[in-house]
Amino acid sequence: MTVRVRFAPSPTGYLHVGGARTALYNWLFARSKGGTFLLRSDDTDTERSTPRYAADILDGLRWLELDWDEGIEVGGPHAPYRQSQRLERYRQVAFELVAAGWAYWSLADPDALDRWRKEAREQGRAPAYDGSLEPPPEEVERRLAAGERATVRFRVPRPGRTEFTDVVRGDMSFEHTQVEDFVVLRSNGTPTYHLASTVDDVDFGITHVIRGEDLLSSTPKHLLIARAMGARPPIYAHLSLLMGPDGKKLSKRHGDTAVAAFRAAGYLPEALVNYLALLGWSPGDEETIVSRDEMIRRFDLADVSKNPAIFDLDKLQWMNGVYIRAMSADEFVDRILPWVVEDLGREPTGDEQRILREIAPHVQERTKLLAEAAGQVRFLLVEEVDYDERSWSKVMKGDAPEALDGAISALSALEDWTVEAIESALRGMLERQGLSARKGLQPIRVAVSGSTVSPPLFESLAALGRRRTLDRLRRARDRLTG
RNA sequence: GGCCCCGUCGUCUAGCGGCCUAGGACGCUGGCCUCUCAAGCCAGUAGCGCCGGUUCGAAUCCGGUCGGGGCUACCA
Repeated sequence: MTVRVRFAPSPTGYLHVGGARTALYNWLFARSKGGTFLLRSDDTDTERSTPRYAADILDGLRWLELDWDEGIEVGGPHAPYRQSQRLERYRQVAFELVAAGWAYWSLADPDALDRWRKEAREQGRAPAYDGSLEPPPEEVERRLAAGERATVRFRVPRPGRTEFTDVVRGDMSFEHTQVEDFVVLRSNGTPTYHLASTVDDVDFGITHVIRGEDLLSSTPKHLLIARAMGARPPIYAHLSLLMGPDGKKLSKRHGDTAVAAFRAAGYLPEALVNYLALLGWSPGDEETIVSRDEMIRRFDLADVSKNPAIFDLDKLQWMNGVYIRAMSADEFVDRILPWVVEDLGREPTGDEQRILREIAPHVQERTKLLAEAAGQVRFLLVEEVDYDERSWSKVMKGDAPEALDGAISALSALEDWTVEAIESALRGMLERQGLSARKGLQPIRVAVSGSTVSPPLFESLAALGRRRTLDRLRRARDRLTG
C-alpha cells in the first residue's frame, strides 16, 4: 500500500508553528515511506476563510520547503483540492447517508437543544444530543415539504462504541453515548468539517491522517462517516499540541506564532524545521542537529512523543545560530542582504558588498537572527556613525583621549592597511601608552563603530578603510574635548 | 460537569523490569580563552508528581490519586 497523507489547513488564520509542525510530520512520513504528500484546503467555513490566509499558508510551506506532490496549485487526479469547490459532492454524500438511514433531517429547535444539553450537563450526563428532540416523521416531512431549512445529522448508533488504534496513542475506545448525533450538513446546505474532511480523505485515498490531538475526540465521528460510506477508513495518528511557556495551548497571546513572523525575524527555515521536528519526535540518539535527509531516513510515527510540548524560543534561537554559523560567508551575506537593504534604505554598492564579505565571518558567529546582522554591520556602510550614548559615556573617560590620540598617530603612519598591520600598530600604541588592551581599545571601538559591542576591532578597521577610520577617530576626539 | 489524552531536570527529550550513582540538548551558574560581544572548550546546577501494589529487583508493569491539556457548536 502506498502511503498517502495530507495537510489540510483551514485558511481562517495564518500558518502558525503548530500547523507547520503538523505539515512537517506529514511530509516526513510521506518522504520516509516514499509516499505522496498532498495539500488541500479545508475552507468550508466561508465566513472566516480568506485568500490572504490561504496565500500565507502556501508561502510558509514553500519557505519551509515542505513540497507537496498533489493538491492545491500543483493539481492531481482528484482536483479540485479546495473544499469550497466540492460542495456538491458533500451534499450528495449527505443525501446518500440520509437515504441509507445513516443520517436524518434534523429540525430540533436550537433553544430546546441548548436546554437539553445544559440539563444533561447538570445531571452529570454527557451533553451529547441523541436525536430525542426531533419532531415525529410526518411533521418532519411536512415541514421539509413546506420548504423549511433543516440540518442533516448523523445517526450515531446507540448503544455502541467506536474503537480504533491510533499510531501514536495506541488503542482508543469511545462510548457512543458520548458522541452526539452531529451535524454533517448545515441548514444552508454547506458541509461541516467532519463531513467534508472525511469525504475528502476517503475520495482522495488518504491512508494516514496525521493531525493535532484536538481532533482526537472527533475521530469516532470520522470513522462513522467513512464506514457509512462503505470505505476502509484511514489510519489515524494524533500529535500532541504545542504549548506556550505557560503550559497553555500555543496562541496569539504567547506572541506572534506565525511562521511568517519567524521568517521576518531572521530565522532560517532549516533551523525552524530542525527545531519543530525535534519538538515531539526524537531520532533516538543524542543528536540535536539533524539534517533533512537524516530526518527522512529516521522518521517514524512510532517514535513520536505523546507529551504536549512547550515551544522554547531560547532553544530555537540557539539552533538558528548553529545553522547561521554553518553557512559559508558568501551565503551569509546573501541571506542578510534583504535586512541590510531595509536598514540602509538602499542597495549596497559593489564596494560595500566587498566589505560585507570581508567582515561576514566575524559577524556570522555572533548572529542568532539574520535580522540582527544588519545592525551589526551598519557602521561599515554609513559615512558617519551615531554614537550609542550609553557606550560613549561608559568608555570616553580616563585614558580615552590618550588612546584616541595614540590610535590616530599610529594609524596615520601605517603603510599597509591590513588587519595584521593595524593590530601591531595599535598594540604598539597600547604599550607606549601603558594601556591594557581592554581599556585602550574600547574608546577606539566606540569612536569607530558607535558602540561598545562590535565585530573584532582590527578586522573592523581593516574593512572600514583608512579614511573613514581616521575621520571617525578625529571626530570622536573632537567631541571628547567638547 | 461528562468523555478522552498526557505526566523523566525550568524546557525538549533518551530510557521499553536489572546496563540508571537516570544520559543528551537548550537555559542558568562558574572557569578557561579573549580587543568588546559572541563563538568555542571545561565544570557545575537541576528531574522519574504522589500513594499503594506486582516483582529478588520498577523511571520502566498494574491500580488509585493529584496535576496539566483537549473535546464537549449549524468552528475547524
